[in-house]
Amino acid sequence: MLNLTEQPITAADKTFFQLRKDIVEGVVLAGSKLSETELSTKYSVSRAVIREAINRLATCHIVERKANVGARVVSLSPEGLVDLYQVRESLEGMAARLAAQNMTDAEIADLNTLLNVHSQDVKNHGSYYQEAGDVDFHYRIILGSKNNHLIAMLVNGIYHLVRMYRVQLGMSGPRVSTAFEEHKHIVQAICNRDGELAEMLMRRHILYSKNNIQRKLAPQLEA
Amino acid sequence: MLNLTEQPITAADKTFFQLRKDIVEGVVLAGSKLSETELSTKYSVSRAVIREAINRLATCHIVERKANVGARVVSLSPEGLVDLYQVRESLEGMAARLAAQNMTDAEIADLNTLLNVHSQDVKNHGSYYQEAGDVDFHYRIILGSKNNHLIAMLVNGIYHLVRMYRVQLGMSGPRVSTAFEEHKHIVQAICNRDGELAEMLMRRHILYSKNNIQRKLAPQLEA
DNA sequence: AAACATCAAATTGTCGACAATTACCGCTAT
DNA sequence: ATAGCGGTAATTGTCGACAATTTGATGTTT
Repeated sequence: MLNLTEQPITAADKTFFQLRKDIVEGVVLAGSKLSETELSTKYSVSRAVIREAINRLATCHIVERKANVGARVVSLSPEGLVDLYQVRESLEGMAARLAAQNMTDAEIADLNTLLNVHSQDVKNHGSYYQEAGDVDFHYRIILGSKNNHLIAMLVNGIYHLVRMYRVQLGMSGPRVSTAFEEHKHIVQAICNRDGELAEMLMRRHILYSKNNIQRKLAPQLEA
Repeated sequence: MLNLTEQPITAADKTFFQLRKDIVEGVVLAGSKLSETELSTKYSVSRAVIREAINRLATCHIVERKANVGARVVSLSPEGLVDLYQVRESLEGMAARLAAQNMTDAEIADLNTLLNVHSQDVKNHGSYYQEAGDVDFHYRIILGSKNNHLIAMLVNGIYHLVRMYRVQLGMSGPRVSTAFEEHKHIVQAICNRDGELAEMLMRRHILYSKNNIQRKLAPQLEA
């Protein structure tokens, strides 16, 4: 576990990655049932590897499994989003604090470089902040915490579910332009080795992000 | 998932619970290799259910699996303990805060009742605080948070690994007598619906607990 | 018409066998 | 003696078939 490069080794690995991708991107619909026989023909593997892939998806909280009944893709709800982002706020805030304490100077320099690249992207593409860039930013801070349990829980725990919410409920809009500025301030705090501030800024950043998605999830409440 | 009563349904359930118990209690040694064929004869089930049980143990961070190589029980180390308890402090602190906010009055009353029972136990058995009682206390607060992701991460995430550290590295000693007082103060804060204080007290409580275990884990550093 | 029992079809759970990969041991060469 | 190299034994990964359970429809009863 904790395969950061996500290099598939076995057939179960490949199927797991592919199925996860399909679910996160909405190719396999949220809330739909996952039939083992159906998937085994679709992905051309035996039911055993499908079962293993589904079990791994269950550990990511992306599918829910009931004994003798089967597995369903989770459905996205406002309550689920709140619960998820509460946990994320706590864990990633902690990651930022630990990162300020444990990242090497070289790693922090790399983080600054990444930020400069994004700055150019924002200028060139008109203040559009790439999803991949944002994920990369958060990944580095998570890894920078150097806490293996924390890393495992986030990277192969809840992070793909977070991505699922973001991909399927839109992360475009006016919000994305401000995210970059927030990232800058977080890195600044980490540079100063100010863990407390880094944690607070990260928590705010995630809170804003939650509010942004929440608006799209329940647009009827805006009126 | 999230079977709180832990009622085994399938053979894989039963094997998972049994194997987890054996590992947590040290019957299966920390750091040892888990041979699939060996376990399948030992527990009288096919390799398929053993594989599923091992996969579930991997999601609890109790075993680590490498492709084409096999699974090993994690080994207990001071670094692992620190990482684990950092995460636990953050998550259970959050649970206490949310519990103060979300538990019903009836649930809080039950929690007080539980505390009174423990108080009697302490008097009768000479200030010995039962492991089971402590676990029960923490369980109730975790469930009281009403955050399903948080509950899942703690209950079938890291909690059994926490128990493994505590069981195998001793939770007896002078520390246990003070734990009950700390529990009382946490419940008091929850009664007052003071989430901030409940979180802070819970974090302290877990920090003390970590220090206590850490002393036993590295006794050579005491001199 | 609604609720319940019964049975058939479909789905999940479990098993043993085979394939692929890794680990171990003895051998050779330097 | 040690490092590198087969080759064999053991272990994990994958598969298809069978058993157990659930689901849904059908028919019966109140």
